Amino acid sequence: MISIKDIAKALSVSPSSVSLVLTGKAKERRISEALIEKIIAKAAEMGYQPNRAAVSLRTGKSKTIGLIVENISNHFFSSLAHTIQEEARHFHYNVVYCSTENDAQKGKEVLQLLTNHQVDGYIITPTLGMETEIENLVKWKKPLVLMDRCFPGMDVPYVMVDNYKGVQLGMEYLIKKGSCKIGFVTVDLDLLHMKEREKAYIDTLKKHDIKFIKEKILRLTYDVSKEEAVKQITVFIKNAKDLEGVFFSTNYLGIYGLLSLRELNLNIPADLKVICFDDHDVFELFQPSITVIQQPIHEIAQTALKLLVAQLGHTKPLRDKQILIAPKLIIRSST
Amino acid sequence: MISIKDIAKALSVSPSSVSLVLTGKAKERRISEALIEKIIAKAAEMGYQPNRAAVSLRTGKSKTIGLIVENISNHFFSSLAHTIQEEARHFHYNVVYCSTENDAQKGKEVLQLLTNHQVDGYIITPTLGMETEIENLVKWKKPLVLMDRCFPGMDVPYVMVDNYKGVQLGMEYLIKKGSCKIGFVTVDLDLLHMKEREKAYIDTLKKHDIKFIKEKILRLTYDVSKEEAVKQITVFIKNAKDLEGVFFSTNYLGIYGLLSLRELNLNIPADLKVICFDDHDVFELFQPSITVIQQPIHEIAQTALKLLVAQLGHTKPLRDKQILIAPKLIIRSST
DNA sequence: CTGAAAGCGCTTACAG
DNA sequence: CTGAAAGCGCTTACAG
Repeated sequence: MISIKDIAKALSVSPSSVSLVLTGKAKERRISEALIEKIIAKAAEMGYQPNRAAVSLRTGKSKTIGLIVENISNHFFSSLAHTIQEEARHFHYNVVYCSTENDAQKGKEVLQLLTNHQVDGYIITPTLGMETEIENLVKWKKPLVLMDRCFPGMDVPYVMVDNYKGVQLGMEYLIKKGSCKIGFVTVDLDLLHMKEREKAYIDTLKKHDIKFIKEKILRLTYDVSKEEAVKQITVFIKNAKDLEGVFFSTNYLGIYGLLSLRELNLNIPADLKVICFDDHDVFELFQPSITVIQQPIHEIAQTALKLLVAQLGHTKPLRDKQILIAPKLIIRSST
Repeated sequence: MISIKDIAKALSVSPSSVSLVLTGKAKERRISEALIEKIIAKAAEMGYQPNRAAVSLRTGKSKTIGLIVENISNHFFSSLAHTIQEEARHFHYNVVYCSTENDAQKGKEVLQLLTNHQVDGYIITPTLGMETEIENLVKWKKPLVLMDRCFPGMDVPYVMVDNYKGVQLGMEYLIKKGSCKIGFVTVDLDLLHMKEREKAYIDTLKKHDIKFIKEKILRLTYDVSKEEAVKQITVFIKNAKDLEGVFFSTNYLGIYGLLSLRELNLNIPADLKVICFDDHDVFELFQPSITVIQQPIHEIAQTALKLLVAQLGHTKPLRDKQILIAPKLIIRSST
């Protein structure tokens, strides 16, 4: 690897001049046009590339953003990651990502890892149990944005879809279509965004004077296996024989649900209407195609980066730091 | 951030001793048990975390692996990335990933980026046009593994599925099931793994004395839009009216294909048998479910990391450095 | 058994 | 307009 010193030596000038030119501070230090050109040409010729470790050590800035998601192999998160990385490139930032698998221990570990790597800012999909760590980042004034979920009452910038609104949208639609007996299949996680989805389900029923029966909610554990989930959903739907509609609160639950529905051999939407939170290729292709509440992934990712870049001082601060993105009801054939 | 110096000062010992203890070299330098314990306790108490930039600058090792994939938002690659990251954790390595979008220019850029970041090793899904850059890495003796594809005649470690075998497997099965007139939908990319798939298609036909008609191959451009692809596939299948089977050479082409087939309202597998290279959730759920050639993602990722870690000197070198993973025929209802 | 010193490659205040 | 020097936090030969 060729260094600033090498260029300086080759040109018989001081390393400082080379550094100044290469970091674009030549003008304000009034270095001669001639020297500037000579240095730039030589650097290109020798194929100079700055050693980021050295820059990082010296400046305290790594030009790296740390991204923590739940699971990078999940389509929702990998799409977010992809967009964030694309957007970050415009600002010459790199992205280092980690997955938590929704495990607090692992979440803390990867956060520590990113901190060790001196990332300049964080975009985090937090797990339950990371509250203290997140608050510490705030205390140390680290640029930070929460994504997809947040903690109640914590004053941190965040972007997420309006979960309440999303479920409300879907429920209103089901009800408009004539369903009253609607089941809700969700995951047993104590995270705000899941609570919001459930709350919207209950509230919308109440708003329409439909009595809420708690047996109409199925809560699966987060780590349930595919087989077990399919079994439980099948039993749930079979037991609630008079069900007219079912709402799946996440896309992977929806996919499990489709497997169950296939086993039950139900006629959709005639026997049972189906709607799912969060879109997926499967839902478009399934017969009948499935109505969903779509999260604008691109917009979420872009907004997260926008909030972060503002904190990093590259753009003006945004007026709102806690942003709810409007979900979209995509009507297909299952409702 | 608290540094080695801070610990040294707090304990009134020299920074060298602290460093020696914290990097586990205390024993060989025969530092007293008492001091070792004192230092370890203090470091924990003060919450010491090494500055990776400094370590990296000093040692030339960043404990980071650079991963370049085609597109992180694609399920195949994000699953690979996830497994690689998990495995890398065991060796205390981090992963920085980038997407090329199959664009050579971008591929070179992200490679440069990773090099600037002083990554210790590379796992790369190369694009066409990155040959020189890859060869340079080899010349500089950088730990390197190619993944999912490789360049003919280049002496570099790689892992990929046996593409030829995969298509052969599928074709043999279609033929066994009585199809002779089989179409092949592929992407117009000059990459070895795609060539292999096409070659296997032609060879298997020949082997069974089925005459190969070049109109039975549809080559879509890599950057074709979803709508355009669906249209072209629809026309292709309609024009080849006597088609008994169709082989999609990648999973996204298969998904486009399903949309076409739905438009055409064909009876699968009675009118047309369908098989696809590379699995996807959609194929399991589609009615009828789609027979596929599955790539063992986990095994590919694990092997890639194994090859890399060996080069990084943490494990013994493997006997074979160019590894083909056996694909699996998953028989479902579409054939 | 322990410490002082050099140096990784860079940036930046300071001096001239 | 340009250069010499210090220092970011760490590791490691060297000295004692």
